Amino acid sequence: MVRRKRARPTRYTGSITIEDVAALAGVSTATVSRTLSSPGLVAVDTRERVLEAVRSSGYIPNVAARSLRAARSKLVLVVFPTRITAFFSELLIGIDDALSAEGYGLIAGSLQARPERETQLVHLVAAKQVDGVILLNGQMIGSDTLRIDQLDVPIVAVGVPGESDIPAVLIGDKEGASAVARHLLELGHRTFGYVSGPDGYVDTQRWTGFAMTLAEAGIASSEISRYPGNFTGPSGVKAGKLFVESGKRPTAVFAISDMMAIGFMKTLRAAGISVPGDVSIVGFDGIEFTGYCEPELTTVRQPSEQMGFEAARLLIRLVDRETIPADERRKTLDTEFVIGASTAPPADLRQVQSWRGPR
Amino acid sequence: MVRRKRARPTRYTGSITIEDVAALAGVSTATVSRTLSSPGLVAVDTRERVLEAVRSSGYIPNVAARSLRAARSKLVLVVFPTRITAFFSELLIGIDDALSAEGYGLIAGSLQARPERETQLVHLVAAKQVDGVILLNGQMIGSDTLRIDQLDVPIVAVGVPGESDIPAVLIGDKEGASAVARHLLELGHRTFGYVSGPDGYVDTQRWTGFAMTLAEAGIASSEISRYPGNFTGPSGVKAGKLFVESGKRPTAVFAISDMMAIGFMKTLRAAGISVPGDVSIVGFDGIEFTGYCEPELTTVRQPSEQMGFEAARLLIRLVDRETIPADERRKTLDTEFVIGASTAPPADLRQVQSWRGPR
DNA sequence: ATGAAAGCGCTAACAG
DNA sequence: CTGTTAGCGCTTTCAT
Repeated sequence: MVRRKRARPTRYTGSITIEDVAALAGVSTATVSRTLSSPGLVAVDTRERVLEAVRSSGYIPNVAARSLRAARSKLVLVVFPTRITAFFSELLIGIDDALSAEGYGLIAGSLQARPERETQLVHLVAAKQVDGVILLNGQMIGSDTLRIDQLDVPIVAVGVPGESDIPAVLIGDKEGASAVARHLLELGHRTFGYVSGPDGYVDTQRWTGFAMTLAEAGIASSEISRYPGNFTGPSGVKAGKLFVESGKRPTAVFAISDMMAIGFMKTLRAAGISVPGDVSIVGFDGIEFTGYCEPELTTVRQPSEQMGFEAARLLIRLVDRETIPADERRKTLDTEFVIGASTAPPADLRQVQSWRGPR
Repeated sequence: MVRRKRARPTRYTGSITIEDVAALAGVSTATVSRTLSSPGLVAVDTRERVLEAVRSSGYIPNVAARSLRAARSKLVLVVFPTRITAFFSELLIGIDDALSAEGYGLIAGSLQARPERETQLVHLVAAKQVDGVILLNGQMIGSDTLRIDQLDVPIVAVGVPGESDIPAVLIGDKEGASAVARHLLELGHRTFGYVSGPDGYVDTQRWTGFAMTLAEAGIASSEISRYPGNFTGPSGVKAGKLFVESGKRPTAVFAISDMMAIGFMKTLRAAGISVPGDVSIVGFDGIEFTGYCEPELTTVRQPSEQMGFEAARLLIRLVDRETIPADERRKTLDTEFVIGASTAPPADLRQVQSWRGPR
C-alpha cells in the first residue's frame, strides 16, 4: 500500500485514502475524486479501473476531509425539548427516514441533561458542524449572546411556529381543539373544564379553538374551569386532584395532551368518579397508550411521523438553497379526531337513553 | 479582518478562522490553538490577549478541520433498534447526558426507516465520522461484507450483550424474572403463562429466570403456557386473544415487556376476565405508563436512564484508549421489582380472605 | 480527459 | 514561551 511521503509525519491513521486508490488504479487523486462525484467527466475505461480499485481496496472517503473542503457536513441537528416523549420518538422516525434517504445524518440534541447544553448546541451550529437545524416544538435555543436563528443556518420548526418567521411544519391546533368542543357539545355537555399547558403557542391555539367554539354555542370562556398543567402525566394527576377537591364539577374536560388526560382520568377514577359516566375526558396527541388505557381515550391525533418527515424534507430543500415559495415555507397538516370510550353524554341526558351497564 | 493569502482561491466560507484571531491578538495561529487546548503552555498575558481576541471576534473552531487533523470527531453513533419505544427514549437521555458532559455529540441511527440504512450506518463508522458506537439492545449491524464490530472502533452494547465479547451494560434479566416467579408463587399461584419475546438473549434470560424458579417450586417448564410476542403492545393483544380462546387458563401470566403485558391485560378485561381477580399479570421494563393503566401493572423496572449513562461513560473510556479491567467491561445493573395492582392471590385462595369488592 | 497543486482550518513537531 | 511549518484527506481550479 502506498504511503504519503512526508518530512515529519504527524499521525498515522491507518485508513485507506484516496491516494492509495489513485496509485492502485494508476491515476491521479483528482481522477478518483471525479470518478466518485461526477463520473460523467471521466473516460469509461478509466472510470472502471478506478471503481475496481475502490472496490478492491475497500476505500471509503473520509467525511471530515470532505466536510472541511466542501464546507458541508451532511449532518442535521435535531433539538429535543426538555422531555422526550413517545410523541417525539415518532417525530424522530419520520425525520430520520427523510434524512437518511438523502444521505444526511442526524445529531440529537436533548435539552434534558444540563442547562449549558443549549449553548453547546448553538456552538455545534456555529462551528459549522451541521448544515441545518430542526427545532422540535419550535423550541428556540441560544445563549444571551448568540441565538441559533441569528446563525445563518437553515432552521425548520416542528409543531410550534417558533419566533420570527422560521419555516415550519405545523398542525391545525385550533381546528383540532375546535373539533373537541363540537364533539362534547353534540353529546350534550354544557359545563366544561380545560387542562392547559404552560403558556405558549400550543396552549394558546388549543385554548382559542376550544373556547371559541364553545362561545359560539353560548358558553362563556369565563365559565370554563381551568387546571394548569405541563403536558406530563404527573401534571394531569395534579389537575385531577384539583378537580376532585374543587366544588365545581364540569361534566366534560379537555386536556391538551394525552398524558395529562390519562393522569387526570386516573385520578378521577381513583376518587370514585366514573369516566365517562360522570365526566367525559378528551386528550390531544394520539399516542399509542390512548388505545390501552381504561377507558380508551377520545383524542386528537397528530400525524407525528409525517410531521417529522415533512420537516426534514423542507430543511433539505433549504440546505440546498432552493427557493421555497412562501406558501410552502409553512406547512400545516391535518389532525384526526379519534373517538374513544372516554366521552359520553352527560349523566342527566343519558337517563333518557336505554342504560347499558358495565359490559 | 485578515484574509488568507492564496494564489487561486477555492471557496470563501465567511467564518472567522484561527488566523483571524491570531492576527487580532498579534500572535501566531499555533499560540491561539495552544491557548485553547492547553492554556498552561501559554504565558498569562499572551493568553489573556488571545482570549480577548477570541471573545471579541466570536471565534468558534471549525469542527471539520479539527476532526480531520485530530482524526477524532467527538461524535458517537447510537444505533436504535427497529422500534423506538419509550424505553429507548429514556436510554437516550442518559446517553446524551454522559456524552454532552464530555463534549461529545451523538448521531442517532434508527434502523426503522429502510433496510439499506444499516449499510449506511456502518459506512458512517468506516468513514471515521464517529469515534464510537452504542448498540441499543445489542443490535449488531453490518452488511454481508462488513460488520460493524470488525471496524476497529469502540463499541458498547446496552441491554443485550451482543455477539463476541463486546463491552456491555446489562441488567439482571434472569434475577428480575426470578423475582417475578417468586412473587407469583408467594401469592399462591400454581399455573402460569409466559408471553415471550422473539428468540434471543432477552427472551432466553427472562425465560430461564422465570422457569428455573418455578421449577424449584416443583412446576415443570412444560406446564407453563407460552404465548409468542415481540415486545409491542399489539403483540400483547394478540397473545391475550390466544389466552382467551385457549382452554387452558393459567392464573398468573408474565409478559416480558410492559407493552405486551398492557395489551394482554386489555384484551383479557375486554373479554370479561378480571385482572387480578381471575388472572394476575406482570410486565417488565417499568415504563411510565405502568402507573397509569388500569390496574397499575406489577413490573420489573430497568434503570433505563442509568443504563444509557453508564454505557456512554464506558464508551468514552474506550475511545480514550483507557485500559478497562475485565470486570468493568461488562457492567450489570440491578432491576427493581415494583408491585402494582395487577397481581393478587388466585381466586380459589382469595375466598378464604375477606373480600374487598371493587371500591 | 487527466494531472498538478493549492488549500479548506486546524494542531503538533520542531526550532528557537 | 512562541513562531514556523507540514500536513490530516479531499475537491477543485487551471493547465495540458
